[in-house]
Amino acid sequence: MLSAEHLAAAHARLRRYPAKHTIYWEGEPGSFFYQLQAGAVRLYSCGQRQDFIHSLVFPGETFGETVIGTNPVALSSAETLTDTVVWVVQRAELLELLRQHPALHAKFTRRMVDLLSFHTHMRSNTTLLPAAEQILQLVNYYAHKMLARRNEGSCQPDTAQQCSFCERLSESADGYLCVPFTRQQIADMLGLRVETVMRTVKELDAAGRLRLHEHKLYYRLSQPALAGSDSPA
Amino acid sequence: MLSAEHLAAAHARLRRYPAKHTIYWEGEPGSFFYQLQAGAVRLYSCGQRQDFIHSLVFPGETFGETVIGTNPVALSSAETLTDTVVWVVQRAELLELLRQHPALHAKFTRRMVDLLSFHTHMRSNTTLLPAAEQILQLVNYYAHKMLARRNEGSCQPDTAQQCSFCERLSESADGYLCVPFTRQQIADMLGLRVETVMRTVKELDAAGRLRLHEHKLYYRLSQPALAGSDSPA
DNA sequence: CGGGTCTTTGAGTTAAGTCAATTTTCGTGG
DNA sequence: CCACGAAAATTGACTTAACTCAAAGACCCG
Repeated sequence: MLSAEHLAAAHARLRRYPAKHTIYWEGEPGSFFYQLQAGAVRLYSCGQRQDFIHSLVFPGETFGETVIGTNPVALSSAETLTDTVVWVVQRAELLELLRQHPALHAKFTRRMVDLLSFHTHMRSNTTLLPAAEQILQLVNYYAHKMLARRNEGSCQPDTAQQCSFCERLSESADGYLCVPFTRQQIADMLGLRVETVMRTVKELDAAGRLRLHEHKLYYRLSQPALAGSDSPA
Repeated sequence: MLSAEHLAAAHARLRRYPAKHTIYWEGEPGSFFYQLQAGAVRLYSCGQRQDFIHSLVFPGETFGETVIGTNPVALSSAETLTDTVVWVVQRAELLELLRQHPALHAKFTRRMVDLLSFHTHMRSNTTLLPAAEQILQLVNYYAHKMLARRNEGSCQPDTAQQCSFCERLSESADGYLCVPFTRQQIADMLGLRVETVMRTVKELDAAGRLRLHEHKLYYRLSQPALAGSDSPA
């Protein structure tokens, strides 16, 4: 995450997009690096029959970091879920910024490690685990992430960095978190179908591994989070 | 990839391992960074019923780059496929090396971008494409990679950097490459079953999308390679 | 030549997908 | 506060790509 000074030094421009607006398409030549200020974005690929969500981006997180590669191409499409405010940095400016600030470059590299860890985990989960375990892992990962965000105050309603997900992440007295994703989003993040998620979630509820109440999904933190201090985008 | 000077500066040690030797296990605290000198390594995760191969590592490539994260944990197990020679670098030494050599750090970052690109592509492929297309994409990716290696001379038999895969990558006159993977390896890289790969490959042969001859798989380059100048490990 | 590794095939099973229809939730304007 | 339409959640019946299991062949190395 870039500080205000870094953003200024890189001549970052603040952009506002309405909900459901596509910021860029998969396959386009990548020219920009992004840092989400407020709102929410999904990074996804389109298939014939369904979309695949690579990850959801929260305020304060960056996306499009692969621009720093040689001959960059967008690995996914980026679409706003809600009204969104985002900092946009030119590729060349980012490269220069990293060159001039070794500490920032190191931080950037750690971000890359976290992204890689996330995708690596998810990839082996998809292959090796049944739907139920995949759902738990996903929910667990995002629950940890959102809690961490709340604790560090990144998502306070009084700051600019509002996050539609964290707003919905209410915590009930018994330590259960309300999972702020729709069944469809969960399905798209795991490459499953809504109906499969539905049925599996009901089984998980019956098995006491999570809780369903008034159509909402509640999860109690237990397992350790995926590796990585930061989070994917 | 680290030069001889870099390796020396980082006090890298050269290690030899026999075939089928496990260099490290998934989940272990990560303490080292590796650069393959000769041989071949697979990075994989174990499941109840099958393994999942994250990627195959070729001579000249690095693996274990996630050690540079804070609190590093191995994302996969690493096992030699053949007799293998590998440079081993201490985490702290690597960090220091990157700190002192911005150009190397930049190169390292590009390697991370390539890894991320690879896993991102494969992840959406798994979700969105049928088995046949997945196999083609995989074969195409590695074919491009091995050809590039040959062209840049990384894999000459007279150098130290021998690669069991590239040795088997013979090219027939009509532009078809012999794919040097077993059906099982292909299956494990895609999260499919040997039998599925078998049957699908036969269909692909019938459809003229690749060729089967004396139990060997031949592929003709066509589609562009996945993004990334380097390759995954 | 013998054992171990790969490749193949066939038959039967299954988790997940597909399709279609219904109910609930929820934001918005009246 | 309520009606209305869009979005999300549910359910049931049916289909299917891929997995399982078992058993042969083929190939390669020492």
